[in-house]
Amino acid sequence: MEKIQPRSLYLEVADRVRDLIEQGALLPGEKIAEKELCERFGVSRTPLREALKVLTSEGLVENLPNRGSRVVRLTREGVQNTYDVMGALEGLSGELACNSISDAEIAAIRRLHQRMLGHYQRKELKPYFQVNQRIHEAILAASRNEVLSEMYNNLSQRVKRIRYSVEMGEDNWAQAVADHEAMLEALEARDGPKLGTILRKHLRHKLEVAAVSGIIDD
Amino acid sequence: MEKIQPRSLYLEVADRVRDLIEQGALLPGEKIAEKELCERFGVSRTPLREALKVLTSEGLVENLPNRGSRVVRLTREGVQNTYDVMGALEGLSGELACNSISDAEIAAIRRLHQRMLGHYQRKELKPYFQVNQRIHEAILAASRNEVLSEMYNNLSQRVKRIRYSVEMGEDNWAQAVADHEAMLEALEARDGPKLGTILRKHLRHKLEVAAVSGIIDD
DNA sequence: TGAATGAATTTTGAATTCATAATACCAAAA
DNA sequence: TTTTGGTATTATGAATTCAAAATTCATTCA
Repeated sequence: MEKIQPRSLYLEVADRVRDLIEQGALLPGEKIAEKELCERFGVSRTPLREALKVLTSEGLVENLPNRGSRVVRLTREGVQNTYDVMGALEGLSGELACNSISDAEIAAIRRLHQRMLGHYQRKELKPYFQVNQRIHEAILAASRNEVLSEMYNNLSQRVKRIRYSVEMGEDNWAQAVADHEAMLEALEARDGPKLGTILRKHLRHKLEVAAVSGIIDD
Repeated sequence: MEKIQPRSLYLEVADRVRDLIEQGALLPGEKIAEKELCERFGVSRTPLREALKVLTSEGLVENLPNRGSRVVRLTREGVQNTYDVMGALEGLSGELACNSISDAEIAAIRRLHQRMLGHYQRKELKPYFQVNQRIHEAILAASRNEVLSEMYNNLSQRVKRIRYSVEMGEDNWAQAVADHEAMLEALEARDGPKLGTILRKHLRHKLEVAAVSGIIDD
């Protein structure tokens, strides 16, 4: 028997608006028309406005008093800052994961890794990123730290709307794959500090990739 | 000429409620009576409820559908998790700070450090913690990363309501002071990786201290 | 005595209303 | 043509209202 989960309307609305931002249906800098979204979702302004305030405190939306809400613009500096923090959090997740990860979890990550290698060899960018993200999520889950997951997911959400270019440099990509190879080794050896170090460095290359995308404003 | 800052009512209310929680006027696990707070602040339920939703997404309050809001309880595990993440963030702040901190900023931190040593020698616990926090804030500011500051301040807020016991172990305290001494050296040498390592380890001892306080629930 | 039932009350969630601030529009003057 | 001033329109912020859910409390029955 499954437990029924009563969810507040404003949370539902927040999810929907978050999706719109992630999908690019609401663009950075764009003004959010309350009336239009209310009609679209079939709710009144109250829950929508509550949702927008949540998204504001999540850093996805900004609230100009008496002038409504807009989607925050990504600047190069902001993205760099975000990646730096994500790197630190990933580093911690690696260290912690080694303390308590099960053999089964490691095996699952190894399988994901092999799939990712396949996508790399066939130059399938999008599937590559999807599997890549699942690996990082698996390590995060193994760190058994809810606060860490919450923070990481928040930051991750902020930069998710960056669309990585297919032009991703061959050498960057090769480096990323090499990083992942080293990660797996450290994880299988349950060497927390080493895994942490690799992960902290791993995100450094992402920004160069992001820069070629059109979404960042400067 | 100073820029005028129009602030929304809900943000003002959020600040006030945040203070109430930090000061212990609203206790962990306590139900938040909307009506009472509205009367206290002289506002209607709309901005109060918006504020509560912001505090929920900040992790200070929880929202049970149709049953209102309560102040979240601190568990030992939750506090440990929070400190772990704060340690990682402080580590990053140290690394970054060394890249761009000015001589004047280092000198200011050195002065704070000397003041802190005085409080330590005279066993003035509360002033010690206050100066201590200002040192960490100064390093954070020197890291020039807004995202990092935002994340750190959020986590810091969550554990601020822990009242540290005067019974803080002499050896823990001595260790903390020794950590700070090493921090200053690394900072003055602008050795980012070293400062990062020290800071990442520095928070480990805090939990033992927190545990003796009454606020944590388990 | 105490558990169960059901009405009365309170509280919450969400829509609506109302006041005010911002914006758009248009005419007149430089 | 480009400003300036003023009005109309719209959007936003916050209070109020209304419906639904939870809670309280009295009453019944085992």
